[in-house]
Amino acid sequence: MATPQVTPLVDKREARKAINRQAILDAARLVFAELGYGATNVRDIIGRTDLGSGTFYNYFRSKEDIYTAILDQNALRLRPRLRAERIRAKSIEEFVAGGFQTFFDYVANEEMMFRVVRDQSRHVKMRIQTSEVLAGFDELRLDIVAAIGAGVLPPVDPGYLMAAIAGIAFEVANRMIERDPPDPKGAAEFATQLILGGLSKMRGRQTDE
Amino acid sequence: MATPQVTPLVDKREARKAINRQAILDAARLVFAELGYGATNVRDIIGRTDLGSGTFYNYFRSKEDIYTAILDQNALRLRPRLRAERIRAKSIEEFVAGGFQTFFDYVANEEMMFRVVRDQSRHVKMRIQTSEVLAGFDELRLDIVAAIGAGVLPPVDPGYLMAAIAGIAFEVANRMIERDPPDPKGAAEFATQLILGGLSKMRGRQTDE
Amino acid sequence: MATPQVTPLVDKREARKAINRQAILDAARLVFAELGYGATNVRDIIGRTDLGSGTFYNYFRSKEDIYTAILDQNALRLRPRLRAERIRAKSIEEFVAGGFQTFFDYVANEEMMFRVVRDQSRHVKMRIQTSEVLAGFDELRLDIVAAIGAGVLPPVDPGYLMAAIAGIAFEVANRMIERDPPDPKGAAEFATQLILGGLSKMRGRQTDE
Amino acid sequence: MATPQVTPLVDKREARKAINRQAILDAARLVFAELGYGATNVRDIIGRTDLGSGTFYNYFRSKEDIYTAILDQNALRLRPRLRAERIRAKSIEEFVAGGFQTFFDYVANEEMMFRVVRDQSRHVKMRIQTSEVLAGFDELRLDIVAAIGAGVLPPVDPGYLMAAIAGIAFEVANRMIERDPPDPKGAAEFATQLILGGLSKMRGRQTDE
DNA sequence: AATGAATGAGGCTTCATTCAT
DNA sequence: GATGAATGAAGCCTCATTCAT
Repeated sequence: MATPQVTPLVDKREARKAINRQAILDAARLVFAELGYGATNVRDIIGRTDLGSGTFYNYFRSKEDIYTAILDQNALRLRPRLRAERIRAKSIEEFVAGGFQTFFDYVANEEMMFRVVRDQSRHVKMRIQTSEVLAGFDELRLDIVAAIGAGVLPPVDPGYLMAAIAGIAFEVANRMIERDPPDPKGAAEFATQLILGGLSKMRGRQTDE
Repeated sequence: MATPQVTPLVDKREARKAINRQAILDAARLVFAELGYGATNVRDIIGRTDLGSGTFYNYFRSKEDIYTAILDQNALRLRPRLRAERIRAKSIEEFVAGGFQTFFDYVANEEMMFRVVRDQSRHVKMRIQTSEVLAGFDELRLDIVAAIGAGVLPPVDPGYLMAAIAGIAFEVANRMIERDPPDPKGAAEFATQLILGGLSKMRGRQTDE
Repeated sequence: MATPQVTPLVDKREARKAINRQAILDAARLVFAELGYGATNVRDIIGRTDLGSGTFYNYFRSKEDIYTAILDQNALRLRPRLRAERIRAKSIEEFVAGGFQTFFDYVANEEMMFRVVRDQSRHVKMRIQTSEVLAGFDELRLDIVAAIGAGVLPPVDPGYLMAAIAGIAFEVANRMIERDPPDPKGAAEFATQLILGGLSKMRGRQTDE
Repeated sequence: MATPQVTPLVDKREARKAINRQAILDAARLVFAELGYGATNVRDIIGRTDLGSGTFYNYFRSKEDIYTAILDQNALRLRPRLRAERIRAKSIEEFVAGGFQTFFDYVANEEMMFRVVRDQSRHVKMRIQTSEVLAGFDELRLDIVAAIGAGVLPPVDPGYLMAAIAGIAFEVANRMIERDPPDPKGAAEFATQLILGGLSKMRGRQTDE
């Protein structure tokens, strides 16, 4: 009687809260992926849950709130992994290959979240970049700057290189998840060779001058 | 001199119609670029015009209609130019460089339309791809297939190469127009070298084996 | 030179006006019959004409104007005929039979205008009574009063008898035009017998007391 | 006493819902009766209520929805009563008299709903028949067919007889509620005698031949 | 904390009518 | 007189959010 309930009451509540929050998040993920932000309404979301509509606002401040929460979640999970990969890298090859491999693996596993989203118009597709995603972009740029400083990378334009890497990553990932089955290894190899080959040429040019 | 005003009445009306249509399109372009699709309402658009609200619907069937009309317009202008550039190309260098140059020039001139658009949430950015844009993507892919068949390009994965080119184009363009002044020539050179370098490596790999 | 154009110029215009007016009326008849007042818009009407939308207002003041014009037209055509029939009647049998026969014949010929009209809701049907129609009703009532005074009809409630006759007329007509082919003679016989039989009973009752 | 408030919470809510729904229905009844379908707008309805405009759509899907709901309600109330009356009838007199009496009583009590409705044009009146009403018509027709088969009614045209009865009912009811006070008994007697007399004549004719 | 009905601002769109040509 | 684009008032409805229970 005494020992068992040290925290259980609170725990139970906390557990329930966590479960509910996750249930809402999962439902929202699905609906946003299906309909896009504009066409999704919170009743769609809460409807895929066994919760009441009012409950939504116990967990999220607004529709927008949960939207960015979901998007950020990806960036927040990915960024540390990508970061770690780049820091671990001992050569330019590892720097590039490691990042792409991590990214494509993640996308292949969570492909639902990356499928290009259909807007309410049903004719328009879009790709979304939250501030977290953008922060991840800048993180990459800074690492590029550092790598250039360390001589690991040739002195290319860091902003453009970052953009190129990100563009390739997202766009090739898009193609990848449309294939059956998705082939993250193949995609990573392709992207890596492209970037490495490109950089080697640039290095050449630099050295020539 | 003699048979002057055969159709002036009609012409005047037609002219007025064309002017009004363009005025609405221009206004919409501005507002969509500022606010994004979700946050824009028809009154915002028509408000930047000296027309009445109902007039909007004499020219466009719906808010969505004008939206995709605007987006498609870019693709419809760009696609033929890119196509021509690629067809004219006599070497792999021209194939790649010509396309990028055309694209970055266009974006630099019409940068308003390419500025990443803030969604109604004001925190989320997105890039939109209408069916026209997607058709342009596929056109590129087919040209790549043809170029591979002709031996101009090494036997890489055409879908991935198309994706990589498109990804680089859009993402680097995004960086480019944030610079002051935008430097389409620099961006094109960067993108071209990257792709050409990458392809040369791949060709190497292919020939080696 | 002199004689030929006595009135032709004016006549031509007048003729054209009459033709246009009739064309609009005919188109409106069709559309109102198909869609009902609420769901019909003047572009639907003018669209079935080779005239421009603005021209509509050269002939009718408003949508409502043409609507009642059409409805009244029936009453205005029918009322004199019914009136004449009743005046000519030399017996109660002729009084009743003549009216019904005239009415059902008219409806059979102009059935389009009497088909019960579907409202915009597409689920609701309605029957319309303009002031002209209502005036026709009252005319009948007054004739009944007169007939009672003259001893041709038994002293029944004139308002109710009028209502009964009108109700039978419209409702049976409705059934009639749904049959293929419509049988105005049969309908008239049925209605006549019903009313005559009923009146004879009432006469009996009246005489008994 | 012991297990009192098992579901009070739910009950209270349900009660409130029922009250609100009825309030909206009542308001709508009034406004539709006054203005007709076309001229009525949802704000007119909700305005006669202490509810918010959006609340309307928690109870009815659309303006049309509530409209037919109201109309059907009459038919749904009346039809079983009329049906029962006819089934209970042991003679042709009861068959006819019972139905009319029930109908005119109902109309006298709910006269508001039967007042011929003024259309948005303010000059046009109409009478509405939803599918429920029409179903009631057909029910009557089938009972007539059965009664003919059982020899209770002479072999007249069932469709026309039904139409005649319905026409008389609605049209005489219309006159009735314009009188002060309405006299359902008198109206029922009039209609009954008319139909019975008419049928007796028809029976005669039929038997004669 | 959970519920779900209530809210009302605001959006998109229609359409009868006007008016310049 | 004919035209048809322009007009803008007004309608229906959606939906994120609040709140009483």
